[in-house]
Amino acid sequence: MKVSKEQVALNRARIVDTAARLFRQKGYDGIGVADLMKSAGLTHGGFYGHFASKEDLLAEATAYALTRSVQRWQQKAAAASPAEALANIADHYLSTTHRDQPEHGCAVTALGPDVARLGPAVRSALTAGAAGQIAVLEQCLANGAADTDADTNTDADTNTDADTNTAAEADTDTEPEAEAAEVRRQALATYAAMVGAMVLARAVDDNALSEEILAAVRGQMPLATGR
Amino acid sequence: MKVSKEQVALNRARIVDTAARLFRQKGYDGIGVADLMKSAGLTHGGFYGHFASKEDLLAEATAYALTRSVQRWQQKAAAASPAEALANIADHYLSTTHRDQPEHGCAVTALGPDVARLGPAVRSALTAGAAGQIAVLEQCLANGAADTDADTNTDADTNTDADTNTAAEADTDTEPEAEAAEVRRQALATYAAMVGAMVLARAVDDNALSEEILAAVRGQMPLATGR
DNA sequence: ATTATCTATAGATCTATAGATAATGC
DNA sequence: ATTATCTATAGATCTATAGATAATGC
Repeated sequence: MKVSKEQVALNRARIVDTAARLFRQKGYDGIGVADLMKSAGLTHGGFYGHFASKEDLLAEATAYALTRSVQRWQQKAAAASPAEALANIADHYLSTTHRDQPEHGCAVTALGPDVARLGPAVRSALTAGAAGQIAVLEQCLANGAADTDADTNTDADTNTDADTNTAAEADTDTEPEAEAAEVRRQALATYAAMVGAMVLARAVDDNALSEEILAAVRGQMPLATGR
Repeated sequence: MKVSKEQVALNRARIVDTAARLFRQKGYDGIGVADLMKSAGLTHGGFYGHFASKEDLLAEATAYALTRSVQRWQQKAAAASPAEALANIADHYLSTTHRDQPEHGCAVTALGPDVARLGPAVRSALTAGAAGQIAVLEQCLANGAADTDADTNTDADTNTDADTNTAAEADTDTEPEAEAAEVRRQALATYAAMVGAMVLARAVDDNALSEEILAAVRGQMPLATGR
């Protein structure tokens, strides 16, 4: 029972979509090829006509999941001021909804340690996705810093002083290169905190601690004005 | 070939030690009971005299590994000033040595997502270990804040102003409860950043980015004086 | 004629258990 | 006599492949 070229493409896409969901939910070793194909509405043996191996599928599923995550981050970044965009990204990422739905969430957080033990294709896919997420954060921070430089503390808020007086600002206004490096550093550190918070929030067997961790990182997002 | 009670205890301890190493290195599903027992110098079938299940062993191995991690952190905290202790902990945790030797490293980082998908015993062990690590960070930060309160900016360093002028200090000196909450928040956020940095540093297929992430979080440790 | 998917299975591996063995410890 | 460890295996599951089937598309 051969199917049309269009149907083949649809079947393949459904396998990737299903895999992206099930790998994030159950881990790479938590779901087998047979069950995965069954979830996609196909039979076990058909799998190897689409992919060379299970690990190849993970690479593609990781790229797929992270591409969509980065797109959502970019949409948030484009739709608001740098400070608001960062807050939106953080509030969504560091939510209990994201924590409790890994199957629709960040693949870095759900599969990071698994990926670290797998081959180049998988790691490359994760790296590209993480770099994309980092780039969005970096762009927000760079735009936020530019705003601050252009019109120092003319924000509508009352107490920007206490909140924006970070190390970033301590050595700016005179050294644009040092500022860019500090923006980059802050983007990386912020991203690490977000990833770590979600890994911890999911692993911990104590809901109060879990939510406390998420809130702690939300409260440390840069560019935030007084709460 | 029965062995003495002492030998039984030694055998059991060696299984736990071996498991703690191999689970962190290969992941929970990456090593089987048979190979694990072989690594410990015993045979497959003997395993179930010591543990009810593979997952039970993971719980014990996780507790064992994290207890030792917390002890090392406590030693560092006791041996130096709060600021130096934090720097020591961060420099060790965020090193390429730790990144490249997960089998001897933090179990939270190596097994977090695996643990999130397993039962209460395993998650409880990880939670206790993470709470212990967080407590050390919190203690360092509390002591560091107390120092700053007692004698404001009398450190031997030159430019403590720019570096210690964080949000923590903005609302202190008058509200000890708010300060304690801020110390707690900062401990959690710092811990999340450390865990996330290591997960990322290991998963990423780009050594420059990997080291950049580790350095970014090292550069964001609180209480740090000018570098 | 080509080929996407199917059924069936090879070959390996996994957790867990059953029963034999042999040394400890009463 | 007790029991820690051993050998052997049950029963399930895993990835990957071989060959049959049947619909597409030249």
